Amino acid sequence: MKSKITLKELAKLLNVSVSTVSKALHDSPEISPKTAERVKELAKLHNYRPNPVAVNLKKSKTGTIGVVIPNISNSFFARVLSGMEAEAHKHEQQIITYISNESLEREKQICDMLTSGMVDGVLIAISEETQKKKQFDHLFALLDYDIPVVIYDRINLDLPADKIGVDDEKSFYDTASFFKAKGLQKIGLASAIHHVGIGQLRIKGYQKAMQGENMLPMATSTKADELKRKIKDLVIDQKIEALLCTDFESAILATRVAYEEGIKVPQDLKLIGYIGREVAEYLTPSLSYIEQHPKELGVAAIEVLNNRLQGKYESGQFEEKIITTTMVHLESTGF
Amino acid sequence: MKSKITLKELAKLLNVSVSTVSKALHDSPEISPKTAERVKELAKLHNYRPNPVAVNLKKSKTGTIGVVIPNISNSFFARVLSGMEAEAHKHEQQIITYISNESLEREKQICDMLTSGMVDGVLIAISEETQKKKQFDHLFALLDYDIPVVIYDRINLDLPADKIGVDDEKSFYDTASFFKAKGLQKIGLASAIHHVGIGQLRIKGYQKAMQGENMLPMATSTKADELKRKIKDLVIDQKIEALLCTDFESAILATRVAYEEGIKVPQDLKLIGYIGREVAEYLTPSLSYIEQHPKELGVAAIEVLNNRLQGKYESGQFEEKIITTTMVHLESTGF
DNA sequence: CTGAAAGCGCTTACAG
DNA sequence: CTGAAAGCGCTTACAG
Repeated sequence: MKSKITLKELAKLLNVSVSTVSKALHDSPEISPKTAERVKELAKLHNYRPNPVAVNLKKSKTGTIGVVIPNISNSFFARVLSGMEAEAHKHEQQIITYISNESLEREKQICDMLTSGMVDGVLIAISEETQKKKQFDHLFALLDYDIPVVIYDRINLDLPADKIGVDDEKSFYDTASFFKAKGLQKIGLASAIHHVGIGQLRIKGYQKAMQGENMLPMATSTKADELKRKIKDLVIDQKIEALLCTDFESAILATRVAYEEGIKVPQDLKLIGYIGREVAEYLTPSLSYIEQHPKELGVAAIEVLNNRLQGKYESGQFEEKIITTTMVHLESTGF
Repeated sequence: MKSKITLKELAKLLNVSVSTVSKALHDSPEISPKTAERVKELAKLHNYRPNPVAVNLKKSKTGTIGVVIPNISNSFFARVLSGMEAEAHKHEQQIITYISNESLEREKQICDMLTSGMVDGVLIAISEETQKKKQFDHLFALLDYDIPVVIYDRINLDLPADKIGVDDEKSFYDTASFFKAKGLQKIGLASAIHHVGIGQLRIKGYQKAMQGENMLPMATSTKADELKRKIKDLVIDQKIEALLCTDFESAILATRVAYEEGIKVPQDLKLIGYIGREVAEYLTPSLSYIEQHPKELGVAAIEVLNNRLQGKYESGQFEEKIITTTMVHLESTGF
């Protein structure tokens, strides 16, 4: 066991002062080449690593970013995190992960802890419960303490923070329009997340594209069995030709209904959904999906935060970036 | 903006010394009730939070745990992380997440960075590349610096560290035995991870259960198209009655083959695989699976690390915990 | 070119 | 019961 060596110990071994050692290791021009070399050599020999905690205290920053994730089992968020981690790594920043489990209470705890200055900045996707109850005091607390906050993914909220999201509304507007242009008449929508912001935006996009039609064929419910029944209704009774699914659950249920009812996909029913590639490709039939580029979203979120930390944005003015989605057609649409 | 108040400022406002304030806030018996109250009142008023960086420097610890994850898109690891986060939160510890992307190079960088003392301990699932190349110097470096390491999930490696994993071998032994007891004759196995440790263990369990049979029907490949062809061979030509899949990819490919070839599941072919519940339940037909209890694994990993940090284990002696898996029967086995 | 000193924000053994 | 002092491991403006 090597047991970390400190600057002080290094200085003693070299018979110079701590300041000299520190400067030498930072390539300060104040130090003579000769001593600089001596210092570096010994430092390397002992594998000296500056204590990051001490450096952080001195520089009054933490080198650390807090990321609040509502649900890590959702592969979208897992991939967002992966993008964040990769980008943070480039800047030698550490990611501290907090999982809110879509709970307001937990989110409050996390933000409260974060006000102590554990991190330089916070990236957060607001939990469903928080959105529903519209309680944002814990976020304002962060802002009060001058900790920059970047809101990612769930951005249709009126909060004074930088935001980076996905073009939820436009994506479904485009998808529905695309189906119409292909000559499809009865285009339906299924959703298990109609009660949360991103769900509402996707539905809105669909509705705009279908403008003029009344009584749009929509199946919405947060309960699996109810949603399934409603989807069956659309598919069997209303004989829709295409179904847009706002989320993983509704997409999978739709696939399931088609399978159970012997409906041919894509011949008789075209399906597309918001669902991750890893699963979409493997389903039978493989499911066409909206690619949201979660990794890019994660990268962009870190970039925005770092720009903010470096004072590249005016304070009081907030950034809002939108990542453009892509339609990916696999077997379930057959295009 | 409140701008964090410090002990010093608090002391000045109260006309007492910094030491008195600090002690008062820690309920030291040295302080008179009167001043203790005054101090606490003002601290509350100003919402004083001790600077965690300073506290950590003083206590020479970080309150932080490094978690190295090979692939966060794998929902197994996402759920492991979720368990770790929950347990760490109970102990007011922070989780710093690092993603190795199954790369040795990246894993080395991470471990190197970690030797600087960024974290109190490390939880790691060794990357595939590292396992293949059997290079573990970066892990020994961590140990050299006296940073405790707990290896999770991928534990069949000869390293002097605490380990916590899943009973991979036994799970498939039990599953194959179960099928045999049900009177099934031709039981096959498919794997896309036959080259890594956990894959090998699962295969071994299967082989042990099938002892006595020669020429076991096995399909293995890391390439999707090749694996699919081999699975088709087992299903169509060799007419196997049941297939054990060691991983997500092989399980999904098997489902796909059955679908494309018109094989009835579970009537003509029973399928079971290592796959997460969220996906298994939604597949058509829903896929029976081995539940690995990833959350529990995450919780246990943190517990072991904390016991180690608290000196509850003898040094030089290592813990090894195994989480027991469970068979979950859904439509694809029909039991 | 080198070093002593102050300071980042705390905690705690020690003196009074 | 209170406070001065030392120290955690660094960085950096300043004096020499």
